[in-house]
Amino acid sequence: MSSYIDQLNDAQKQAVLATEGPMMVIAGAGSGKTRVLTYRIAHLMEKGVDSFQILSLTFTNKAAREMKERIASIVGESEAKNLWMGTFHSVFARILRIEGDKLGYPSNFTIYDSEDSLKVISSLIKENNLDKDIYKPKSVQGRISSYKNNLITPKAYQNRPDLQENDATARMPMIGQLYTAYTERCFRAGAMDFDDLLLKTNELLHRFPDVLAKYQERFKYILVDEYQDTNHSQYLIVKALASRFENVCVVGDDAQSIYAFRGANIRNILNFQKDYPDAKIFKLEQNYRSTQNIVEAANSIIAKNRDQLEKNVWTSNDKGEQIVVHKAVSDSDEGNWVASNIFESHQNNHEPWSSFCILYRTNSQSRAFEDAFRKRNIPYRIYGGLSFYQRKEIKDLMAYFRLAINNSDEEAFRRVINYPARGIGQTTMDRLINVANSQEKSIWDIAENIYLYPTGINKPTQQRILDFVERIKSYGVLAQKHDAFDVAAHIAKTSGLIKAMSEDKTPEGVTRTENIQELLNGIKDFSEEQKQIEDGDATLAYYLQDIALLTDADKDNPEDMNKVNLMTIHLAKGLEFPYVYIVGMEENLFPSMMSMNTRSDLEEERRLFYVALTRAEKRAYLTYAHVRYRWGKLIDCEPSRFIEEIDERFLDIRVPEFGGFYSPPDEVKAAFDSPQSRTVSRGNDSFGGKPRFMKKQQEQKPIVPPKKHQKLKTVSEMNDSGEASNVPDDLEKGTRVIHDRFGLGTVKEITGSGADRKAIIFFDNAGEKRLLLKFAKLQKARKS
DNA sequence: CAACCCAAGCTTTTT
DNA sequence: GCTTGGGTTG
Repeated sequence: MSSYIDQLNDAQKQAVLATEGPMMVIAGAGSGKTRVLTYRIAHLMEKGVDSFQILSLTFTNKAAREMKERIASIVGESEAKNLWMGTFHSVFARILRIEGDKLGYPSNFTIYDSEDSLKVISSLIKENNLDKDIYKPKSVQGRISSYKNNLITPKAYQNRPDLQENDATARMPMIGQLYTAYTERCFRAGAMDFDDLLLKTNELLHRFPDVLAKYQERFKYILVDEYQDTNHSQYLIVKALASRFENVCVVGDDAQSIYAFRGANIRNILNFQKDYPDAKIFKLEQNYRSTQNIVEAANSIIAKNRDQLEKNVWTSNDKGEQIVVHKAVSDSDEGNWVASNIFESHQNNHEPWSSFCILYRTNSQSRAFEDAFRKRNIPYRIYGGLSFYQRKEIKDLMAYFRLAINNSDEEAFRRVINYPARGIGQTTMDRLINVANSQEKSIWDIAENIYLYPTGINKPTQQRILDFVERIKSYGVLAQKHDAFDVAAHIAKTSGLIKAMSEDKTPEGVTRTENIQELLNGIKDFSEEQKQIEDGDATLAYYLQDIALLTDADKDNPEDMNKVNLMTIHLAKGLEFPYVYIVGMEENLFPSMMSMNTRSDLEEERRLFYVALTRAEKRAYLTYAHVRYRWGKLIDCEPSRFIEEIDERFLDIRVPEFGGFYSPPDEVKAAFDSPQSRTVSRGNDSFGGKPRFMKKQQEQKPIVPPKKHQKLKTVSEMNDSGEASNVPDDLEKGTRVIHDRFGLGTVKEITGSGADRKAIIFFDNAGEKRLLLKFAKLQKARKS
């Protein structure tokens, strides 16, 4: 029965079997950490631990989902679905929705993203007549965030002369006031920022012992992945929850700590033994992922760091090829070299595109590679960057949704009060804000009762504000009764947003309209999906919750299967690829210019390089450019110090003798090139010599929202949603069926009749689901 | 109050 | 080089 145990090596086995008490697993790169976590949870459940009592905190929601699927395949879907699994932020957001009223928050509180919070801060700086060149909104935001992550509330700040002095030295003595005002403003708006999700959880557990007891009792077993990247706030949450039973298992690798910049505290790993003196410590040192060359090269890099736990990562894999180091002439030449190299590898070794990954330090570097891939028709996928949900038009429509669900949401209010234009301008807004501040009420409260307050706003404008309020209220009412898609489509139409947009006939405008339609398609999918799930929730409120904490790494699109992957190194954490290209290996880029001042910053960059290199299974390539465009200017570059730090015997250095121009092999040239394609210059060798705006149009094709894979529909088409799906009516136990999301499955049972007819289906890949046949678009599978 | 134009900042990484 | 926000003008 426990055959999975036999698939583990000794160290892994011990870590899985030691179920009770505190323990820490130090897991070297590629050492089967996820496997240990998965089996450990499965093992707990087989031993009889109730799945409701296991809390597993991961770094991305995708990691959680994948782990859940693997566990389901061992212990069964119905048990696995009770596990509490997700990121710190999503798990505790869920708890705060339940318990937040104790802290004065509504259960439909908004989650402000960084852009929202930055806007609040900017406007506070302005309202307080502070100089925005001294009080740079970004750095104020950074300071506030770091205070929150260290549990320093505005009140606590007042008792910290050291911090106050610090801020004063930075010529920002008003930080304390700004912090206080920011906190109040968010609270008034019924909003939490990312840091609040952790801070308020701490407050909740601290102030309400009964709540703490409840969740301690509930989460008898706690597992934390990527422990090296937790911050102080997260550390305290874990500590509080675990203090009752002390069944806490943390897994991490100090060598892969790369989030100190956002408050991650490597001491959490180093101090674990102090908190739990009898903690068991396990080390996973055998690497199953990479060749000897790669493992040893990576070891030689990380050895340069001073602060680290002792460990010896080794592998019994083949020696493998040396790491290729390539010097390119320019950034676009770098793109071309990598693209050609990948193309050859794909042709000659029949490697799928998805075996390749390009890793860079900054998102802005992706451009040269996109150009090169497009020129060769190589399919690629970019992770991160400006995500779909961060686009302006998407955020505008979403602001209407947010405001309908949570009227107090000030950022949403400000975003849409005059978009599309309805004659409510800056002056009016300033007056509203003034009154809101002096009355200590939300802008919404003022707007709703505009006649009661001496705002100085003229009558016609007051009426326009009231019209707006009524409109939003009617959306709110609608959202109570109808599913997310119906409400969303209604809002999109009646708010005038679509109309305003479709008047814009520029290519950008058309793209924006398409993006809006993509969003609506996504919401349609969400609604349908929720209706198919037995205890689903298809409301707009739930939709907003569902996507607020999605990250780019969480998105999974079936269309993206066979594509070359491009991402920042940070996003690559936890992933692996047969072929990895680490590009832009230049001083001031990697290591970043900002990180060369202190030893600890530089060591973090080095760990980042370690993470990048250890993503590679078979081969790794390092490239750098002689010159590169940055800020629109041509910059001379020097190779990164990290290249020198690798022992030379692991490297295959290929630097063209004259720093010459890269020339692709003849067959590659013959296959694609138009005569002029060897120019190094940027931009003007765009594909096919089409005019520039064409290129632009191409680049801005709508980004597809997560999980979705439908053709574009027009808004009107989407409205007749009631199409009856032609459900085959001869379904019976044993019938093989296809579902467009879950894939192939076998019918286990049919219940109910008419509109209530349901099927329990066991899907080969997705496990057991209960589906309402009315909605599930099932097809009978052909006999194979 | 809206439309247009220009300057500044951006490019370190993200929940 | 691109986007955003602020300022000026009509």
